[in-house]
Amino acid sequence: MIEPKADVALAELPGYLLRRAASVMMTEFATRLAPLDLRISELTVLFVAGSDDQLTSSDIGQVAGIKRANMPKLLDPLEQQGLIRREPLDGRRSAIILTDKGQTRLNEARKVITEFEADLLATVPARHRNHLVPALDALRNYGKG
Amino acid sequence: MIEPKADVALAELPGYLLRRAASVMMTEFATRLAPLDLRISELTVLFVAGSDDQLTSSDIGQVAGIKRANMPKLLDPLEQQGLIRREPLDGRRSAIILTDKGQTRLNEARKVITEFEADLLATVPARHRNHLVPALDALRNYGKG
DNA sequence: TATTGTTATACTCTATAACTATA
DNA sequence: TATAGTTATAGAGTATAACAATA
Repeated sequence: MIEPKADVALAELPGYLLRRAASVMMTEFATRLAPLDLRISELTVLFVAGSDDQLTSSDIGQVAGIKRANMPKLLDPLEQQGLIRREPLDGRRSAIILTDKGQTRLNEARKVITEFEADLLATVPARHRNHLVPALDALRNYGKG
Repeated sequence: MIEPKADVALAELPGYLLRRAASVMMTEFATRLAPLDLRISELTVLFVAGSDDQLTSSDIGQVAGIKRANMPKLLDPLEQQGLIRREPLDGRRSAIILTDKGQTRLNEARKVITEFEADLLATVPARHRNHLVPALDALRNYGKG
């Protein structure tokens, strides 16, 4: 086992810790999501699409922080699986609508989310727990202030 | 501008916020690092290597959370740039040692790190600030408990 | 027999540029 | 003329499997 002063130094850098924590979290979450045949980014799209049946691809991307050029690669497999459908709003835009199958899948995913988020929060010592969401929320808007 | 309830819901999920915050942070940090011709993962390697001149490739990977199979792709460009050198310890292992040029580059990077981390922390409201590092530190060890 | 370094490969997420067709 | 959707492409990080050389 290695016990270098370097790790101590790295462990003091919020940016480094943020990166590592996110990496660990995503690996675990992706594993839990795998049985539902959903990747994290696909679930994000499904999640947002499920909140409003009038959202276009660009709308969803804007909400989820996904560039619209990356949306087709997420939407196409979801459509092929029959989880969403594209409903034309005019000759150019389409609403992304969850099918019944998509709703069911999202409901299943919500269970995974709920349990995972609870486990995640439980990992944080109680005295720091309530500070996590507001701190991350501030960081996520870094540079948009 | 879109103001959906979906964003509210997403914004309540610590896992989602963690992912977004890390993504925003890494984009900004990578931008600040670009003038030094270093990627984030390369700097991490340089940072760890600079803390101990007896560390092997595997050691550095272990400390930095990088699989050893991914180390050559990081070390080779650093060696080609003359920032590190491989010094054989035995017929199999090599110590990863910073060259003078590597030390200089790391020192330059440390300035960027210091300023960036300060800016990052300043983004977090004061009442939550001191909770960020311990919370992230706990999350980073998620699943290793 | 186990470990180190390496190669090959693939997947996920993210990014930019440019095209098309429509508004 | 500007916008929505798309295509193509690339980069960065991370993962597994397997191999040769060495411990």
